[in-house]
Amino acid sequence: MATIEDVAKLTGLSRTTISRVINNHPYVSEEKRKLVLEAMEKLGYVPNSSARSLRNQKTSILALFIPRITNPFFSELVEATEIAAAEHGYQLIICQTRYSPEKELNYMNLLKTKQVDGVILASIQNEWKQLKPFLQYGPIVLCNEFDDCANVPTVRLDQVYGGYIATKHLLEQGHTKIAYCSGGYRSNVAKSREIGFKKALSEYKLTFDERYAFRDAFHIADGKRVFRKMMALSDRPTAVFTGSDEVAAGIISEALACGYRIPEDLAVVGFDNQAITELTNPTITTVHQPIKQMAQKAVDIIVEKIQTKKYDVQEIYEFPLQLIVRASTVGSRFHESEA
Amino acid sequence: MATIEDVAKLTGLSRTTISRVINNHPYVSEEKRKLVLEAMEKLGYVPNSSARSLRNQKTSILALFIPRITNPFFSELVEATEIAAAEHGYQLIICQTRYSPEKELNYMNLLKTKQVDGVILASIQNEWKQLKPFLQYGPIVLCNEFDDCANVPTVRLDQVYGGYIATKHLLEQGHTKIAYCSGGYRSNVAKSREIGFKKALSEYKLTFDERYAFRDAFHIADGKRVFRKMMALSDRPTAVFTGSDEVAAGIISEALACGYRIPEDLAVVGFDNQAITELTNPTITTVHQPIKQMAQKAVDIIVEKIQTKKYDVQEIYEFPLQLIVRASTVGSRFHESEA
DNA sequence: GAAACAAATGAAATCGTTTTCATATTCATA
DNA sequence: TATGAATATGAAAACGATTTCATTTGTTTC
Repeated sequence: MATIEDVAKLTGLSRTTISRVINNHPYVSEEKRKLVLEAMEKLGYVPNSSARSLRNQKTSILALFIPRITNPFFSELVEATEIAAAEHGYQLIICQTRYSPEKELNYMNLLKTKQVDGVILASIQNEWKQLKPFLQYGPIVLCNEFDDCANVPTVRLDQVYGGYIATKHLLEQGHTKIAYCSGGYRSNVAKSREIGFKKALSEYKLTFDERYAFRDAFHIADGKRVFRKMMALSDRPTAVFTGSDEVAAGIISEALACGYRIPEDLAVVGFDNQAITELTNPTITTVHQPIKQMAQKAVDIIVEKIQTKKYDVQEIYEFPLQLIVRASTVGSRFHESEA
Repeated sequence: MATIEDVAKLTGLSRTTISRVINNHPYVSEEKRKLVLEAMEKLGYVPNSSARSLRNQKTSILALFIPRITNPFFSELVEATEIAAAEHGYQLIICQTRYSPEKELNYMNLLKTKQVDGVILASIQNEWKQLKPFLQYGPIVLCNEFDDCANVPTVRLDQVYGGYIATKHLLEQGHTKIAYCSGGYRSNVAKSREIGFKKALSEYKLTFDERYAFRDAFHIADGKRVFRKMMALSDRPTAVFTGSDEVAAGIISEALACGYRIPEDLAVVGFDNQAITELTNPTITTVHQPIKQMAQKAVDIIVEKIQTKKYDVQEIYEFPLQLIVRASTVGSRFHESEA
């Protein structure tokens, strides 16, 4: 394993000059530069990153916190974040909190021990006051998830609007009994969607019916379960808003299996615009989230914060959501996504 | 940012003793140990990982190479690998090669620069002779993907058998014109499945028809495209083997949209046993892959190799695959997964 | 009571870089 | 032809830990 010292010896130069060549500093003669590059090539020399990290006080690694990566929303977020990070010369460490506050706090030590230069939180499992102390060790940027108390940059989507347009769409189809279905008790994303949901209802002079609320639906199986629960109600809803396409797909799957028609017996709207929305029959009306842009922005911001070293600024960057109308809400007549 | 020196000063002890406390060395009196722990607490001291990495020549980070994480097979693999790595005290860096040999080689430098202690390759984009030189810098373990030339530990699934049982199942249903559909030209996984496919055919005295082969199918859209191509053939196949549930779902979706019946007009078998296989109508017959076990084993192996420092040993660990029979191949009669 | 050994501690070297500071040379300018 | 600036180079300190080696003290053992 060749070190900078070996290159220095081979060329008869000092470590300093070798370092200058590596870092493209000026004030190295063309002659010596060539000599050094040849020696590096010959020795197969490459700078040791731990040594650079120690000396430069920077690892070029970012940590991305997510609950679990098998949720397609988060895998898309990871994909986009990794690509954006690579563009800036950063590696990405994945931290799956699995919805555990302890795991989250534990992973936070990556910042304290300087193993990463910054943390992107796409999921929050602790109170902000638990996380805030880590801000003294490096930047934290919220991405997708958010917290009003958090005095850090936040890149997010307009979830209130998302809940609103999806619900309004159902109301426009004439529905008055609309169930609400979401996942993540702790999540402000879910809370915001609920606000948008209620806002749409109230514009139509309807009140929120707590019997129609299911706040523990994450997966396909949850969707199936929720469907059965809804059908067990005395006064059944005719439409349902869900916080994820998987749950929507689960509801549709179970409904069809039970002999119900979608959307005639139950209109279903999903969230995320995942691939399955075009696979099911009927296809699923959903809300598209600009994940790539959000991830790109989050990385841009955190890279900037790492440079400027100002971590405790509350800046909010919000991206819009878009309703995609498909067959699960509008029957067999011709339909198309909104512009 | 407190350093070990600060703790030493505060306690009036030497750095050596502080280090001993951190690393649970014997030969520290209980009295001093307490003193040190208190001081560490008071200063909020935590060891700097770059310094430790440099001194210990080990980063406690693993790199996992995958083509892209949004493929559910790979997100499941990442999930399992991250969890297994965490159990061993390792962090996981995600490297998405996006099927590019250049990106792959570039990420390989993580090993050379000592930014990671080892590399798990779940995808291979280069010839082994391109990758082999990196073995002098640290362990490489193949996981899922494999290469007969590679003199490294390999954890894989019996893909020949996978292709075989899926195809045999179609043959047992009476099909004789079976199309073959896969992704990844370079992949030995795909090649193995093709061998299994052919083996099953030959047992039924059938020959492989190259007109029925589609080797560029990765996604849902590819499935749709492949379906149209198949239907454009003069002598249409009555069944199709696919290398991924997404492709199978795409084929089914397009088939239904064109008015065909599944499995009556076309029997479809997928691969991976992803969630969508139970969402589509009909549900999809597929091959289950024990991803968790494979990931766990790969991590166990690489951790061991890091310790023993013997990297160039060709050991093969193979896990079995399992056929899951669903509605896309056996019509409406009652069916169940094989035991 | 001396020799041998175990327990507890610290000084200094080490890991492999980058940076500061000093020095030497060349070159243009007044 | 001094003078100051620009260019080119190196010695040594620094980053923050761990480890080797030495030293001191206390405890057995013959």
